[in-house]
Amino acid sequence: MSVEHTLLAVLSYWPSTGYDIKAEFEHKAASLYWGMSYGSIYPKLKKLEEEGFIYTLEQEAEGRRKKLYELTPKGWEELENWQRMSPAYPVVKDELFVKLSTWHDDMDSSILIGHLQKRREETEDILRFVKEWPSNGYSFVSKFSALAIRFAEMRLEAEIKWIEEATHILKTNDLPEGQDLNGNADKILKRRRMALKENEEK
Amino acid sequence: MSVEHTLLAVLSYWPSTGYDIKAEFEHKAASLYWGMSYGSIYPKLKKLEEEGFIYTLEQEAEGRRKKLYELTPKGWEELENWQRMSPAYPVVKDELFVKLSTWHDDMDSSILIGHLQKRREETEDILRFVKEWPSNGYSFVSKFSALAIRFAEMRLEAEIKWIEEATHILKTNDLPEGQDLNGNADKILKRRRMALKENEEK
DNA sequence: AACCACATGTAATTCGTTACATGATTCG
DNA sequence: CGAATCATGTAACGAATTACATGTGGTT
Repeated sequence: MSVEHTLLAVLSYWPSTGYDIKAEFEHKAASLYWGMSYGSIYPKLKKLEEEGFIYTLEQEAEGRRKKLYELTPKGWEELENWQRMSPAYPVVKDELFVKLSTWHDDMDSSILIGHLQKRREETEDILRFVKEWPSNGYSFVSKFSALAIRFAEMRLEAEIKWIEEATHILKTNDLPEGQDLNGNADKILKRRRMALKENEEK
Repeated sequence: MSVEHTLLAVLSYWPSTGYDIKAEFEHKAASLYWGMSYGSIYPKLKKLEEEGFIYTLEQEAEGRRKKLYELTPKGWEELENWQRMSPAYPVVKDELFVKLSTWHDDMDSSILIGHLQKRREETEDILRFVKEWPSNGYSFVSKFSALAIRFAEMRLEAEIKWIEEATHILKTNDLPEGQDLNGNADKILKRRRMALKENEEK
């Protein structure tokens, strides 16, 4: 029920519309939270309202039609029970590491270096944003959020540092040894060359 | 088509069965790769075979019935084309940060400290494994994988360092300022107290 | 008048997991 | 000989995205 709880968490800051929530996830999202589509948000808000965790704030028909959702007592309690529960260990899905782990000597390492450069730029963008965030003059950053932001900063800095190291290692072709007790690296190259040669002969 | 490519990537190490692949994801998984269930793996392998990316290695009916899959020339090419494509920026979904970001002064911070302690232990377990990995005497670790592992190490170490800092800050109640231009922290506490009081009165 | 940002919603589809069903082989 | 492990597979279900459908209000 984690997506629902995340919605309750966002609403705990202040009453919001589905549209607001989507926007909220749009920019901060990049490094700490995760995205959500309208097709998820609206049905879930409806469901949460039906179950009594949130309700629609009545407003005196000013301007555009919109539904501001606010937490009910039951909603506040549900959020806090969830917060007290031990969080699951996060799963990181990073294509870069799958690509890197299965790279081999018959591939052009400059492409890999390109991937690293791009990742570095993206990471630097986010880092810049994260660094300014707690003093940008408009965002609300609670004491606790500030701790979370500090973590994001450290993680992003570690990533950039690694990218620099890794890039240098690849450029100077000074790769570490690894552990290859069965000559697997060679076997892989042979299997691959064999397969591709076969193919060419046809 | 990222799951399919990950299967091709695993098969590029050596021919494997669906069962092997699942096992492969089971332990290393924790920090660099991601898990996959049989309900995903078998149908995808079947599909990849039908599409000509992999084929079943014939074996002389020794022992147990099993299907060893190997890459076809088309499979090798597809894997490498995918590797050359720029990887998407990873999405991190971490409940801990949602819980932390919406923590507030009316909640017992010792519970939060408990969450951090648990995360620390889990992270240390993985770090221990990751550190031993490239010299554990049995795993195959290519030169490139060794780079990826080095990254995992740095990230995990950064995480542990942050947990230590954050725990200390919470214990000494020495939290940072944050940024609260509209008195939102107070507003949140008021909204919540109001809601919960109402509830009690009923 | 046209366009963009605000705003809500649903239907079809994709994607993946869980749970179940089945059976062989090895080890104590 | 019973349990654990190896091994493959499917059906039902659940979760989330994409694409579509609709409309208002402010700005140029």
